[in-house]
Amino acid sequence: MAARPTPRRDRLVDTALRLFAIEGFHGTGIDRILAESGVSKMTLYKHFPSKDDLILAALRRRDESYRAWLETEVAARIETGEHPLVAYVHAIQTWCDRPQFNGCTFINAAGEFGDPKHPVHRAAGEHKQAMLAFVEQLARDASCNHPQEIALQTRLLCDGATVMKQAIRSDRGFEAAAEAVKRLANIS
Amino acid sequence: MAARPTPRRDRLVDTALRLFAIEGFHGTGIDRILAESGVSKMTLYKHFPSKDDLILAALRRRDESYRAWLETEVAARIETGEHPLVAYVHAIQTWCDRPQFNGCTFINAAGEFGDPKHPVHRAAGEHKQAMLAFVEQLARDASCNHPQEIALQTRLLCDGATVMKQAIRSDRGFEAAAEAVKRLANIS
DNA sequence: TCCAAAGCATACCGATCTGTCTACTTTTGA
DNA sequence: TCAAAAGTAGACAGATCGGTATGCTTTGGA
Repeated sequence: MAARPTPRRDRLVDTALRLFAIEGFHGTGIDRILAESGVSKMTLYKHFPSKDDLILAALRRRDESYRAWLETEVAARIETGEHPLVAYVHAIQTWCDRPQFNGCTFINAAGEFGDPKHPVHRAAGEHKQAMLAFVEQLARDASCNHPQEIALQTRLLCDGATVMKQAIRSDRGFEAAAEAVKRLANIS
Repeated sequence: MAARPTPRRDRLVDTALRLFAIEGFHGTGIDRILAESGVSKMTLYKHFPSKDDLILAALRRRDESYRAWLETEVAARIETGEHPLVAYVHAIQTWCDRPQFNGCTFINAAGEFGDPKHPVHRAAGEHKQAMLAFVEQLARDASCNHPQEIALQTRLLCDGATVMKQAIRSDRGFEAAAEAVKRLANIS
């Protein structure tokens, strides 16, 4: 019945992800997703038992594709001589320059699903944990002095800059974040 | 008709604010707000032309009460000898320790109302701007070297720590943020 | 070739959504 | 005292919500 790989399933998830960013999770109706993806309602419910499952699938997809993109982007920047942590900040900044950008999908998800036990809220938390682990590895690779603390601070600065970009559409946050990371990690 | 000051109006706004934090703005129905505040529907619509207006009023109230609380809290901490910027970080941390806390109301609002021209999104942006101005003044009062940049970095760290507290319920973010601020501003 | 899986349209369900209307009651201040 | 202001309950409207049921068409692989 509900096959795992698929063609239309992808369209559903992609469309949902796009609409969720603009209108929010609760603000986006199933019918809207169906209309814009050109998929029938029965097909949706053949792949996902409920809307919440579609949301979870969308978050999972976002997590995977984002992480894949990020690793490539950061690696490419390190290749050109950028310090790994600075490369990370610049990569996030690049990500946030997408036209449809409206903040971090996971922060938005945690905001709409406030109950810490709700699967969507947990998914957001797990993503943030994974991001922190990723940056910690970067800090260790770069032989930073206190990799765990500098990684955490880098993460805070990036989430803050992402929020600033979302709220007032300014890149000043990322510029200040990059400078802060350089000072905190004794770079250049 | 729609008087400005009021008794029941306050209950409506307070209840809405509490529910919005848990269920989100779109996820919270008018009827739920009415039931929990014990106010009739007609009274609501006598005070607010629409739900969006109630949301805007709630954000306005949050902005005002939060700012009043913050100024008092920061002043009290400065009184005890804390550096103004560190006092700010600790004040935010205290704010985020409220049991009903679910992230920054304005970040959540911007997430649900993605259109930058939407009044709710704008209100979120204006709040963030005002917060930045507040911290810039603190930095100037403390005779920091580059008050504008250090203020911005402090703001990024605090928003990042707020997000971390929301997503994984950890205070580690605030501790790391306070340390970062001390280093960036050459404190102690 | 042919069958099963996948996808389709469409109507429908009950619940809930924001918002309106009418008509009655309480409060309050000049 | 008495009239205006504020509040009440409750029915109602039309739209939309998430989700289900039925029955038809397309498609792909053995």
